[in-house]
Amino acid sequence: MKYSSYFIPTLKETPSEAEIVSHKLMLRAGLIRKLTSGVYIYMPAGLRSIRKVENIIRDEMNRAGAIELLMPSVQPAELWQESGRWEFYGRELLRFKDRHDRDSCLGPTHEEVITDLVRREIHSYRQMPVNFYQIQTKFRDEIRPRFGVMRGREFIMKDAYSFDTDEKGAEKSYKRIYEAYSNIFRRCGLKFRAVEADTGSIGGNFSHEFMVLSDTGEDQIVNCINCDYAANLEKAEVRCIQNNHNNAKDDPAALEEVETPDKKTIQEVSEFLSVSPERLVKTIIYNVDDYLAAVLVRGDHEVNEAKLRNLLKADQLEMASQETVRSVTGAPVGFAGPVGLKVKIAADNNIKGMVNFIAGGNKKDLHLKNVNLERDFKVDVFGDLRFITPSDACPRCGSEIRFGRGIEVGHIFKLGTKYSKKMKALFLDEQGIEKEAVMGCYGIGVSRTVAAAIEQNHDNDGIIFPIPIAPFEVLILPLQVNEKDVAEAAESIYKGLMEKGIDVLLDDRDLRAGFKFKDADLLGIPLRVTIGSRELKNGKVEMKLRTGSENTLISYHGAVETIIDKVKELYDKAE
RNA sequence: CGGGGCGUGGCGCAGCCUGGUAGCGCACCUGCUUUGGGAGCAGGGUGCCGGAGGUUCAAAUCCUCUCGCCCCGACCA
Repeated sequence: MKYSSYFIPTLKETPSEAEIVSHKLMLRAGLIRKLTSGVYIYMPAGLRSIRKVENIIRDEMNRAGAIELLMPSVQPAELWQESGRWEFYGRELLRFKDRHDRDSCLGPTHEEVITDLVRREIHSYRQMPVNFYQIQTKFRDEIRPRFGVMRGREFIMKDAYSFDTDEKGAEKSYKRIYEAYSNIFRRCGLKFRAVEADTGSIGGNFSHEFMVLSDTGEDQIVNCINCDYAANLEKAEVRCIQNNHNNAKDDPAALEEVETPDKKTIQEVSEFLSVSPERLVKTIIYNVDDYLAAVLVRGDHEVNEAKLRNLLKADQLEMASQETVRSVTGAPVGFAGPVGLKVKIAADNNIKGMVNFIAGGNKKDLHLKNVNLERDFKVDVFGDLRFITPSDACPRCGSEIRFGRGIEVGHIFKLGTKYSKKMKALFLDEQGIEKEAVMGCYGIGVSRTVAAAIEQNHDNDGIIFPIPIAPFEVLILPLQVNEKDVAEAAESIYKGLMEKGIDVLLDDRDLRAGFKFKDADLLGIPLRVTIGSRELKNGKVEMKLRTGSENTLISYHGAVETIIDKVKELYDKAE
């Protein structure tokens, strides 16, 4: 490709809308342009990068035995009503009516469509297992799109859906894709980690997220410094160690009321009474489906709603309003406690070991001291209900854990029979018995993967693309395009590389050297070949890696071979 | 959805408080000089000041409404 007849509109200044590095650089390097909030145009060079990622994905998915197809982005409401998600999915699902007044939506994901297809086409164990995938534009009406292509409303996603005859098969399918994903992200040149995760609105019972490690990531992840345990913060299990931080050996003392005027928060109460927050118990009232529940956690801990939702097997879960809290506890927000409460009480495991703790008194400006389990109140259900903290140990091996941030680029789920049951995706097994298909689903954010790669690979001058996903592999930069020798040398190397199938960009623009160098660094093509009259007179051209600073003089004759070798070397390093 | 901020030439911004008929840098066009890290000089074009309504002799500026975008938050008591 010749730059002068291509289209890479670079920007010297950063558009004011961009907040994070990848967003800024993608705009500046002319990879994307915004159309409207959370919706982007993939510009020619950006699209090339996207296509590279897609092709790596295709390659690995095909290798893992998955079959590509392409499903519609417009979907009928009926399918979503059948799965129950027309109600459950919420406002992220963009709904509309067609001219016949039929309810429709833009597909944020395709479980319903694929399950519908499979139930109509697949009837026998002989046709299974199958795994269908597509690379397609999704639309999710995010509450707050941000960070450019990182959290857009419209985005490119690879989604795959596996159908197995039994749990064992599903397990195998899951592992195969897990391996494929590891290969994909490794081949994209990313530093990533697979972590255990919550299943969210997709549903199901087991899942892993593939996280690109980055400080600007939206997700918090936890990993063990010793074993290979790693999890999303939402999912990270807390080891059930009783009696920690607590004087559990103490004998229960007499319950005591204590005035706490206007002291509503844990911090205020603990300061006012001069006790550490871990001697307090926090009581939070929740609206759960069609009932109310109180949740207890230690004062210095925080309720993990994902865990709570799972423990209570709840569909709907939200903190109760101030009015509800008042009617349940008889006190304004800030003074709720378990003693005398008439609602279901769920408590975090850590509560078990606590003796003589402090809790709200269910009366304005009142707390209770020396509250004790069983004697003063009963808990309906115990469980792991809080977020893990840095002082907790690894749930697997007990070693120290570390917190970090990541960008979720892939997510794989074991769905079980959730959709096949509701939508009757049935088949006949060897015995002629009708069974529900066991499903899995697997997503990769394609556009986000490119952004994540930039987030992880850049410097002050611009992007440093890993070669497998760079828009071009080699940039040829002739300095004096009007000097015949230079222009001819550039053209000849350009043609030589093209013939060998190298993706090469020839910057044939008649611009000052500095300008072209700046653009080159901004765009981040991994290998740059500079051709200047000075060195060319000695039969030399220069080769430079975007990652390094040293310019290597190479012989003009044989330059094509030298460059190809270097490209191969870069691929070997990346994979 | 709640709070905050911003919409002025292609991009980044000033002007608005205190109304008087729009400006700077970059980009763009022409010429000359320059030419290995976003050149210099000279000349030039570029705006329904997001939209609608109102106040006024006069509105980018004041008021009302509206649309769009960005940021923060969305209840841990």
